[in-house]
Order: sequence, then structure tokens, then C-alpha cells
Amino acid sequence: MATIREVAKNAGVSIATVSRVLNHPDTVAPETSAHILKVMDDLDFSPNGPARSLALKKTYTIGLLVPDILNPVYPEIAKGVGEIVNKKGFQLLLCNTEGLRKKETEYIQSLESRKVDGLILTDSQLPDEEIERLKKQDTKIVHVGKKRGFGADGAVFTDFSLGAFMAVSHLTTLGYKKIAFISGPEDHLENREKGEGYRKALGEAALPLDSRFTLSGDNDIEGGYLAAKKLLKMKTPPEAIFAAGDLMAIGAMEAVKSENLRIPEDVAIVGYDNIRISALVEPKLTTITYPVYRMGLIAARLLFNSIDNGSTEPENIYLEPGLVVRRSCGNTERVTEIFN
Amino acid sequence: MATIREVAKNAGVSIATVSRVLNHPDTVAPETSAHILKVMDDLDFSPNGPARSLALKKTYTIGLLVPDILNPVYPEIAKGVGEIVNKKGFQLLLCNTEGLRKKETEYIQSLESRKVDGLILTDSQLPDEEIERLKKQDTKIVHVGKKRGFGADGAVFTDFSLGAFMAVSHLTTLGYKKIAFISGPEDHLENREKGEGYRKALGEAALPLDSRFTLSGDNDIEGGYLAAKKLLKMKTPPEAIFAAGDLMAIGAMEAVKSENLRIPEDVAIVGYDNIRISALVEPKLTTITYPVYRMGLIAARLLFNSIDNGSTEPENIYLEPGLVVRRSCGNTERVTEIFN
DNA sequence: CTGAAAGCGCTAACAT
DNA sequence: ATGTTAGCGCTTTCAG
Repeated sequence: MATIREVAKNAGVSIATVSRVLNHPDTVAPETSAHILKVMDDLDFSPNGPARSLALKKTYTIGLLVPDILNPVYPEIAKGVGEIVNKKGFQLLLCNTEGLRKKETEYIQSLESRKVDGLILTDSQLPDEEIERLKKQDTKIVHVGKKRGFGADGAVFTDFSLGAFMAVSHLTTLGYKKIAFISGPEDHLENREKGEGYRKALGEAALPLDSRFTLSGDNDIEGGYLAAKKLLKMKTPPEAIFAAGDLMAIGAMEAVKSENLRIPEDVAIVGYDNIRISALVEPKLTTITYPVYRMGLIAARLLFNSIDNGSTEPENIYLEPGLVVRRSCGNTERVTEIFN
Repeated sequence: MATIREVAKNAGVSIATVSRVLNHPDTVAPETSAHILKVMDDLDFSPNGPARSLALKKTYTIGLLVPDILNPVYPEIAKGVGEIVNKKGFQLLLCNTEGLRKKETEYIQSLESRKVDGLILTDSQLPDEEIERLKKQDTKIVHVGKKRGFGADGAVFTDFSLGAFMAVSHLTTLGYKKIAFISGPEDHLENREKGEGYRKALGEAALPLDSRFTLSGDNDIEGGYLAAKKLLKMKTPPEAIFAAGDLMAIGAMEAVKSENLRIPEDVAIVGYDNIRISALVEPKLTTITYPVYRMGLIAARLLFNSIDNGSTEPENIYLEPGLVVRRSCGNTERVTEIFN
């Protein structure tokens, strides 16, 4: 609880000098500095952050909003962000929005009040006006996942529609006709985009779009399980399922197994995200990959670009999705069928 | 960027009144209040957190330190903590220490300087003196995982030694003789405790302790994979492996499979943590469970007890570990063997 | 190289 | 019910 004032008194100098050894060590005489440092140590002095922030109008804090901390995608992003943030001497305020627009807005307001220097929003649902409003408070903002960082200072994104297209096209190429889509919550843009890709792929394969084959649920294991169960109970169940997230895909796999059906022989499955465990479930999951960890890294870099250099042109960085073919889509089996 | 002062001017009242509608709304006349609120809205006023914190000596922030955000155990804890913290109107400063004592110390200092109202340390390696020092700054501290919250205001913990004992005893009961232990980093207390439990279980089964059967690695999939590979390359490899974490266990499973060996027939495996995916890998992983999410919840509750009611008696809450028997330990197979 | 003093935006007595 | 004022702990001109 010692303050700069006590340090000054004990060291027999003015508070300005104490402040200087903290902020501009080179502008104070080495002996003075050494002495003051010692007094600080004796007094167990720790500078008061809020006071500093108030004087500096800078908090050295950035806020990170994620929809679901339990989905491995987000810890991965958080790790990337955290590394840069830490290196910069900043700290991370983490907010779990549960994918709720209301919570997101609340958190944003709180962070705004805390005067965070920057904000990283992942798969945000925030309307553009909110962003505009924040800009006036000169809080820097970077989007992760959302294609157009409207009003934001930067964005790192991938093409969810293309990714979904790749996933479903792979399925159509393998000869599947009845392909279902398990979407995440549809108030999330990314899911609507994935839906587009799904439909486009069906279209290009001249496959009919059966609306009963599009379901949506929470983007987690249970959500996928439940949706898949429904699908499997239909009179003519799908031969293949594309799930909007690996967690859902894994849930769907469980559902298929629980019906004593085989993957991929009875039902093929493709996911999205390529989380670590997708390569470890049985059968290994075919999925769409994109550099999640790097997105965190890049988002933080963009943000600091903007924080350090003032308002620069908003930078939007695109990262390509890719198809990872593993066993769950029945690749090999089907290929032989096709060529027979 | 509007301040309380501008609001006051525009509303034709004093700053005190503005402050009051923010902090003690009931002490100001309804009409005045309504008017001020409107002015605030027009001005897009957002109270300055740092200034508030400075005046109040309270930051409404708590710090959470975790060793590895990529290990599902910690997001789970973070979620529990976050829920309570959010409900209390606080925010969470998340720090990923990478299991490094040095980083942990650095983070703690930063958090101390930021005057966080409380600190939750998970599987901390911090020496007790550090804790003592922090206590003087009257930062409340709660441990998660660490048995004795020495100097701390509370602790939620389980018995890692007992958990390990249960895991290994189960293995010995099934008749395995050559049981290896893949430990996490040994500078982490929890791993040393698990080692104790392992040795105790071997002892009670009158099994010799072969030091070559204890390895340690990073507590992640790769760590488990690497350690298991080493084990399997020995002239007389173990028949069973107890891994200190499910992630390591899953890595070990991969290693076994990569050697074209079967689980559990050739090598049985038991993990620790009961993370969600352990029930989804093939074969499903036998493991030790304890209520991780609840630990987060409870830790936050203990912390707020302490924050809200000043210094109360440190509360230490114990949560029991339990054995979850699934396929990877070869339960059924062995049982029949035993009874033959 | 160092000191004095103003001010960052807000809260909480203390008055009225 | 509302206004005046003194800090909270720090940084930063401005002087010297």
C-alpha cells in the first residue's frame, strides 16, 4: 500500500523523481535512481495501476470476447492473443458471451467503461452501430471470424461459405446424395455462411435441397448429438452429415454409434474447425481446417498496429480454409465404389 | 470521452449529483435523475473506470492464473469462475502461465499493480512467501488444486494422491503387474502427489517399483505420446500405463496405436481429469474424475466471501476424486481372466 | 538532474 | 435533495 509519495519521503526526493525512475529511468542520475529503487524495494512498493491509467489515459488492457470458452477453438485463439498481449506488457480481460448478443453488449459496455485500449471480438454478433459508437471512444477494435470489420480497425477472417462448400463438395464427389447439414445457432453469421456453402455445393452437384435436412443446434457435442438423433430417426435418414463445427460433428458421431450404425459406411460425417481431438476420435474426423491459433496472433498484431500507430487503414487479413480428409467421410471406401 | 463534469454542465447540476445518480440513485429526485440520465445518453457518457477505481480503491476485477489454457480442465474452471465473477459485476483478467513459475510471478506482480480485488490461482507453483507478501496488499487469494492454501483466503482442492492411488489400484486389482506412470512436470506439486499415490498403490499390491517406469513430460497430448513411445520401446514394456492427465493418456493411446498394439489387450491405459473427450476416444478412457467446473464456481464463491465480508477464516473445501471405469483399462477382459 | 504544482475523472464527506 | 471540495496516486509540463 506504499505510494510514490512515501517512497519520495523515505528517499528524500520529490515524487516527480520517483515517477521518473519508473517511467524515464535514463533521465535520472544513476545514484539517485539506485537509491530510490532500494527504497521501493524496502517499502514493497507497487505502482498503482488505476492512478497511472487515469493520468495516462491508457490502461494497458485489452478485452477479448469469445462465444464459448469450452469450444477448443476459442482457447486456441485466446492463447495466440495472450502471447502477443503479454509480450507487449498488456493484460487480457476475457469475456465469455455464451453466444448471446445481450451478453456481448453488456460486456462491451463494461469494457468501454474500463477504457480498455483495444478489443478483439470473435464471431461477434454486434450490430455495426455499436462498433461505430465505440470508435468514438477511440477504442481500437479487431474482429476475428467476421468477414467485414465494418467500422473496425482490422479483421482476420476465413471464408466459412467456401469451407462449407469444400466440405459438402467432397461429400457429393464421393457420391453421397442425401446430405444433411447440422448448423450452429443461426443468429450467428458464420453459420448462415456455412449454410450458403452447403446449399451451393448441393446445387453444383445438381442435388435437391431437402429442407428437413437442415437442422440447427448449439455448437457443442450435445447439440450435434441431438440434431443427429433427429436426423437418424427420419424415415429416410441422410447418408452423410456436414456439421458446422467439430464439436457438433463429434456429437453426431456419438449419435450414429448409439444407433448401432457405422461411420462412414452407414452415415458419413464431416466437421468444421479441425480441433485437436478430431484427429483422435474413431474414426478420425474429416473436417475443414483454418489456422485458428494464428488468427489469434494476427488479430493481436493488427490491434497493436492500430494502438501503437494511431488510426491506420483498417487491415483485413484473409486466411484460407482447407479440407482435411480423414476416415469419417468414407473417402477410400467410396472411391473404390465409384471406380467399380 | 464525455466526463461527469460535462454531464453536470449540460444538465445544469453539480458533479456530485451526477455521481449520485450513478452510485446512489435513490438519493436523488426522480425528475433530476431522469434528466441527468438523458443527458448522459445524449453525450454517450461512459464512466471512467480507472478514475472510479482510484477513488474507491476497488477495481472490480479479479485475476485468474492458469497453467495451460489449451488443457480443457482450465477453460472449464475459467467458465465456472467467470460465471460468478460476471454475476457479481466484476471482470476477469486471464493469465496463461504456461506452467512457468517465472511467468506466474510476473503475472502476479502485474496483477498486484493493477490492484485486482482478488486472485484465483490454479495449480500454482508460487512459494508461500509470495502469497504472504500479496496478503499485505490486501488482495484476496484463493487456490484451486493446491491442498493447503497457506496464507491464502481459501482453497478448493481434491486429493491427487488418492486419485492416483485409485487409478493404479484399479490396475493392480485387474492383475496388471508392470504398470508405468507418465507424470506431468515434476515441479508441479500435483504431479508429485500423483506419484505418491502411484507408488503407494504399487506398494499395497506388493509390486516392485521400477524407476524406469516413471517418466515425465508436458501435460499435453504430445507429452503423453512421447513418453509412451519411450515406454513401448523398452525391452520389457509395461502392460499398463497410468498418465497424470487425460491429455497425456490420449497421447499415450496414440502412441500405442502407432505401434500397432491394442488397447487394452496389449497395453491398458488410465488417465486423470475426466475431460469431456475422454468418453469419446476409442477405446473410451478409464480415468479419475473430480468436479472441475464446480471447483471454479466454488473458488469464485470463496473469493467473494472474502472480498465482501473482509477477512474471514480461510475456508478449505475438499472435493473427492472418483474412478470412472471405461474400456481402456481392460476391465471386463481382465475380470474374466481373474475368475478363470 | 530535480522539484513544485496542476490535473487525469470520480467519490464521499461535509455543508446547505 | 443538491452543491462544494478535498482527495485517490500518478504523470508531466514548467522552472530552476
